[in-house]
Amino acid sequence: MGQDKKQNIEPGSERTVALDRQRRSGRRSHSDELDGEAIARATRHDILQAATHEFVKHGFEAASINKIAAQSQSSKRMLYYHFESKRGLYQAVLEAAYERVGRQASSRVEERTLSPMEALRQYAEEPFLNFLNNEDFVRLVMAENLSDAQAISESKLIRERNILNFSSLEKIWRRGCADGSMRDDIRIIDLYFAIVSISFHAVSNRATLKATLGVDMATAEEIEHRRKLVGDVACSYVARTSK
Amino acid sequence: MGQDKKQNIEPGSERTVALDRQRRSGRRSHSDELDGEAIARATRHDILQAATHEFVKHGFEAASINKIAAQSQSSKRMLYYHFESKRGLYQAVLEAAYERVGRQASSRVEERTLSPMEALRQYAEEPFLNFLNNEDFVRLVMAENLSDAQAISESKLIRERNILNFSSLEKIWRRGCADGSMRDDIRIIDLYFAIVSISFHAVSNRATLKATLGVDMATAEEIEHRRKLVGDVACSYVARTSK
DNA sequence: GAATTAATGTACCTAGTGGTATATTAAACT
DNA sequence: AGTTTAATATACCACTAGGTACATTAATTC
Repeated sequence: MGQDKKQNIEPGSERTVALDRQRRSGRRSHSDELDGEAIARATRHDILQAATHEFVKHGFEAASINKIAAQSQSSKRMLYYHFESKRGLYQAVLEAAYERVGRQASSRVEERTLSPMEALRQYAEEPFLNFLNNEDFVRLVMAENLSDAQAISESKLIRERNILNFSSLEKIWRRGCADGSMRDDIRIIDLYFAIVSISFHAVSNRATLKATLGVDMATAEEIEHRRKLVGDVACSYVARTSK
Repeated sequence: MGQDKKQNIEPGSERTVALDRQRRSGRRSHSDELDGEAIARATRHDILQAATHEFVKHGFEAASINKIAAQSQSSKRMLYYHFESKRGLYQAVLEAAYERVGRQASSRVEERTLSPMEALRQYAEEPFLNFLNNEDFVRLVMAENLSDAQAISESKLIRERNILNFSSLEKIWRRGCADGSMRDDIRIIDLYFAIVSISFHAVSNRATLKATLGVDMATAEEIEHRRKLVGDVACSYVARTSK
């Protein structure tokens, strides 16, 4: 008998019931309302979901293809059929995560109605909330950094997409300089860097912060507090000093 | 024949020549000047070094015991003899790393001679330089966060040691409040958090920052710039505003 | 209706995994 | 001198890794 464990496909379990319906004995039949493409898409999506879970938890190397296959409604064979290799699957997971957070990050700060300082505060809070709501993404980025961003470097899709829109931050800053509330002797990238660092760190290093300092960043109060902190830091850094 | 590859022990290679001298055909002899304890210590150190390298590169799960043994001057058997298990070895690596960075971080800011603001700037630059000089440590902490700080939570040694000395930061802040240069409506932990976030991020996310934004944080100019940034952010955040 | 093609299941492969059993050497102790 | 003990080498184990060969099913195309 084979070494790979038989997969425990229970019909009607958890996810994608519609998909299961198509799959009587693993093949699709004419009378069903979903066509082949839709099924293939559902299968891909299903595998991607299981893979995301596994890669987020263990990183690329330590993640197990066998476990991903077992946790999906599909099989290892299908995984390779759709994604070619472990690396290919990982790349797809990574790009999907960047897509997701990129879509949410389309910051629509009301630049006109707010004062520059208030607009900056609003801008600064966005990455914070975004990272908080996309912990999977944060963990994938951490894993990428541990492997020197190999996969990201190979992805055109990711390289060409900037998560935060610089131009909007720059506009706010220029307005602030014009009305005298902000310094003009800074680099915007430094401001951006400070905002992102604090926002990212609050999510990425939650575990060690709790283990070493005893601070739990996941409580509602602490989250509110950190959100305010990011804004405070950003605003005080760019504020024109009195003297 | 066994599955484990025969280890290629070349006498007189690279490291610990003194140790190699002891090890003719793998056993120590009476006429040598190092006693058993010293040899054991050297062996432990040698294994720890190879293990650090491997764990930093791959994280706990993906690191290979076989490769660690092969890269050390010792053997897998000795590894288990001295460290009991993969986990035990990892724990030892982690604690050694915390020890190392902790020793360097004994911040001796000249609290008396400097103004509070200047003392704060000097204090803020320390974790930055410390992380920069201990990239291994940073990567181990990242890996720990990815696995929810399992190992750190289990280590008394690490839990009981605070890397940065809070009290010194608090002293500076109190002096600043007293002489009117600093605000008193902040929490020191927020100040600490901002400093550490920016410092850590500059090292931990270097790879993705380069891949996505094209910024190389490793150049001398950029390092100098970031160092100044940490100080600027910390100082402007605590500075009493004029109005 | 025959041939083709996309999609799937089953069994299997080799290499490597963490960990151990057993034997052996030499120093330390009595 | 004989016994014990710390330190080391070799060979091995059961299991899992990523990946593939081959057969099979059903829909599509000619």
